[in-house]
Amino acid sequence: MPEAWESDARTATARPCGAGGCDEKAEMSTPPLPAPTLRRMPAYLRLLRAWEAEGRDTVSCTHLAEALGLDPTLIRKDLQLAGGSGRPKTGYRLAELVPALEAFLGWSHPSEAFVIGAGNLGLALLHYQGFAAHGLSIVAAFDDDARKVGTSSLGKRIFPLAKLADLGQRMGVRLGILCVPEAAAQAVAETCCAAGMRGLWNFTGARLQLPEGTVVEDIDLAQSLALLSHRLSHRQAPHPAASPIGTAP
Amino acid sequence: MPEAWESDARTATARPCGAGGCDEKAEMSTPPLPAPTLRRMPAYLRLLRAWEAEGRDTVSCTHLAEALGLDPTLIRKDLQLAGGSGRPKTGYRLAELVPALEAFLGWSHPSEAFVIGAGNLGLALLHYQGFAAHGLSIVAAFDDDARKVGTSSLGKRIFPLAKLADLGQRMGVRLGILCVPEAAAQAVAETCCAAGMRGLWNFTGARLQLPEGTVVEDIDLAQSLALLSHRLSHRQAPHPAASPIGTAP
DNA sequence: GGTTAATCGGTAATTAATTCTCTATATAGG
DNA sequence: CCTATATAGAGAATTAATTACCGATTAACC
Ligand SMILES: NC(=O)c1ccc[n+]([C@@H]2O[C@H](COP(=O)([O-])OP(=O)(O)OC[C@H]3O[C@@H](n4cnc5c(N)ncnc54)[C@H](O)[C@@H]3O)[C@@H](O)[C@H]2O)c1
Ligand SMILES: NC(=O)c1ccc[n+]([C@@H]2O[C@H](COP(=O)([O-])OP(=O)(O)OC[C@H]3O[C@@H](n4cnc5c(N)ncnc54)[C@H](O)[C@@H]3O)[C@@H](O)[C@H]2O)c1
Repeated sequence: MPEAWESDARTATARPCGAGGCDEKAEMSTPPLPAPTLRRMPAYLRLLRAWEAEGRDTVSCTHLAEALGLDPTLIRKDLQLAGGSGRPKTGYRLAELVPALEAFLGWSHPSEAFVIGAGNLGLALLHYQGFAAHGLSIVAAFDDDARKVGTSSLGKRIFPLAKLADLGQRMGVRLGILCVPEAAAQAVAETCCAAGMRGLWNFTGARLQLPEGTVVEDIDLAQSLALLSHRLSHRQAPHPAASPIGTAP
Repeated sequence: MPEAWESDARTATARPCGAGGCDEKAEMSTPPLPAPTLRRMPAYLRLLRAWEAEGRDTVSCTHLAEALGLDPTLIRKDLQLAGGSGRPKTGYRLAELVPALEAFLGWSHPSEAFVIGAGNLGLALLHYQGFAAHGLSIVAAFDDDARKVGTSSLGKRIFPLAKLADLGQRMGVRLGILCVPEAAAQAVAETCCAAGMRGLWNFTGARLQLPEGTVVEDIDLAQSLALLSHRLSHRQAPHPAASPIGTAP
């Protein structure tokens, strides 16, 4: 019964501060909440939404745990950190838990984002319909290749890179999705920051060095591939525990 | 100086067995080596290759640690697990460390893979030139939409899904890259297994249930997005430690 | 209404992962 | 040839994360 909960990403910021349960008590430096917890959230939310759509109105950690192949206690702790609250015997009310998780993740209303680099990957992301469910709305793409520019494909527009700063500031877009070649990544990232963006989703392999306060999340397929190919060639289990069940993320 | 080393993926298998240092001692159930270690490997390898290309012939953990913003002892342990061996004062010989890491990851000679689902994402992966450096060679794509089939774009062919089993077995392809809609994922995954594939790189959000021994690696953008958007909306640091430097993955 | 069964919420124990400390060694410089 | 030094390597200590445990609470059932 194998399963693990790991992830190909690096997040970086500067100012520790209010966490999930950052309530009134105004405690200095709330403990930065564990990344593994955050990574499990989408799986919970996904399942909860599906069950809510089916008409259920409460759910227990036990049910979630069974469906996801995780430990119930782990889920309970996660939901607590996310601000959820349940009642004995019945569990959590979906009608309050789902919005709580969405708010916790910042998915209550979609963030607008720009894609930078309208190549293979950039266009795939630009055209992907599934981000709406994850609080993301890609509003435009940018590229420095004149041949890519202007092409309005599937209703999304591709602008010249030079317009990034202007449009970014005018539209108040705070999230940039980097899909440029790796060599250009650092420079483009700096442009994004200068344009007022506070978060970068970095699909290039580059390690970015940016001003404090900028949140960077790297998607590194090489990391994932390392696990896959190592285990494929060594025929090895990841953990002596856990199991893949249910649906999720 | 923030940085973290986490990742959006789940790996699953069945038979624990020989790990990296699975040498002669034939110990029952070698400890399955830590996923975090595996995930750091590509970063090491990348940097080592670059330095080797620059003409360096030895490297120390200290150098790597500086370039990557990690702890030197951590790197030392990782390299040990990967089968590397160094010498005091000089460090590791690139000429032996690089091949050792490649062998460890199973990247010594490329694995052939099929992409299933020639949509936005599937085609982006199919056309990506960068996988060669990571021991991966995508040789063809499959789709059940007749309009996608046959199109030989950039020299890669797209076959009807029905040919998957036949071609997979004839070519001995052991790796499948799932880029179909989530609803189709489980069925397609089973087809892949039936076609003799032992590893699946799963880009759909689905949680797959497959026969023991199949290695599954999930790429779940929602997980990564959760970290990004939560931290963006709560302006929070991931750890009170670490820093992004160097180049990597 | 009392009883039972299921669940949350908090605390403690376990386990995994990272960081620290120390020793031995091989190399470079004198 | 000898010394000073940077480094690997092994193990201990720390830290983070997961899992186990225990009481309190609430709904359902008799
Ligand atoms: N395609 C994949 O499957 C895949 C997989 C893993 C990682 N990546 C990474 O994603 C990035 C993009 O990959 P891709 O396959 O889409 O490459 P691509 O070459 O298809 O696209 C890159 C795009 O960026 C544009 N560009 C180049 N320099 C630019 C600049 N300075 N400013 C703005 N735009 C610029 C190019 O015109 C091009 O349209 C790369 O870093 C790659 O390593 C891609
Ligand atoms: N595109 C992205 O940026 C992105 C991002 C995150 C996740 N994903 C996931 O990747 C998967 C593919 O996304 P996409 O944007 O490429 O979708 P898409 O609709 O563009 O492509 C899906 C392709 O799969 C084919 N297909 C459908 N059913 C099939 C079946 N049973 N057998 C074989 N082929 C079949 C379709 O014909 C289509 O060509 C989805 O699960 C999606 O959630 C995509």
